Amino acid sequence: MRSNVAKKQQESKAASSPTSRPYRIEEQVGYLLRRAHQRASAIFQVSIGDPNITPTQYSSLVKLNEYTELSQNLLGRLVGMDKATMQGVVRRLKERGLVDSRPDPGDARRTLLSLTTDGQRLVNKLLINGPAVSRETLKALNAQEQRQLLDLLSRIA
Amino acid sequence: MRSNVAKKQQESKAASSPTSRPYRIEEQVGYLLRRAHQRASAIFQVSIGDPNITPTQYSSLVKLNEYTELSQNLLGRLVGMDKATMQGVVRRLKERGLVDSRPDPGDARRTLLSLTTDGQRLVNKLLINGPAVSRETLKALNAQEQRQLLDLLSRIA
DNA sequence: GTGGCATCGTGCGTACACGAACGATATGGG
DNA sequence: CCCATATCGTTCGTGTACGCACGATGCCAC
Repeated sequence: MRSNVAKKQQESKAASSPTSRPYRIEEQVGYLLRRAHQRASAIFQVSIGDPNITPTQYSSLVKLNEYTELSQNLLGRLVGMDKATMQGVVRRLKERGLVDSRPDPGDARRTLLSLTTDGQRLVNKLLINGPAVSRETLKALNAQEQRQLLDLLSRIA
Repeated sequence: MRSNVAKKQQESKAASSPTSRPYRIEEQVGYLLRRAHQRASAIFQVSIGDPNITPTQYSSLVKLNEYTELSQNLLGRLVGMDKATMQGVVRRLKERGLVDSRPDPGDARRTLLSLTTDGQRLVNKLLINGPAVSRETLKALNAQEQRQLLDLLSRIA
């Protein structure tokens, strides 16, 4: 069976199909995305300026800062989080007094979320460091490569 | 302050300096990496051929298939997982009878891991679908863009 | 208007991810 | 030989991430 795989590779090589390399886990998109995401999260954690704020919490706060008031589900869609995941994120932000909520007067199913004064103050502080986080994460690439990476990522996301 | 930022863009556009845009969370690497990773994981889950195998479990199995026998820590380093994370992954794989372990005769601190027959059979089956997972994840890009993305990712990871 | 279907938020179960602390073992320098 | 230091695996706590099922509410077609 080992030799089976090897043979398959040989065949496609011989047929000069579009460079089908041997299958290496380190060269697969999913694997590379996981590693890159790990490193980006690590950089975020040490550079954003508050060790208790996670990347997902940060994007939620930033979105709430843009929109003033949002339902939990809509916020989840805007930042790309499942509603179950959103639930936990929002609960933690509320526990820390960064986010407030009230029932939507027009739709009893919804909860409207907004930043507290503390939340606003914190976002404004974190937003100062935001660009540095991205810069540090991308520092191995030149300007053109950085733009290209962002473009390619947004196209596969 | 809004106009401040806007002015800066104008300037950099005029001066053709590296285009400092307004700060949008959707344009930050970390955010895009999270979204892209989410989509890649979702594609993996439906395409790899066994809904009970996760991406990290898969890479662990593939590595064990390459090396025959590895300590838990070394496996973790090879697939980019924390030792605490590795612990859980290995435990689940052992519970399912895909991985076996024995104490390292030469170093009592280590546990040597290897695939069981079931594990080997499963990896060989999954490896058939591996390329399709990557292909599907990258399908929005042409061949050159795909290569470029892999290159850029491996350089920031 | 009411009944079927969608949406919203919640709760549960499972799985990564990692820091921190721990005990057992290994190793190198004195 | 022995002690300081490092490595290995485990455990605990916290935080994403998502599928699934649930109850409450909204909405639309009939």
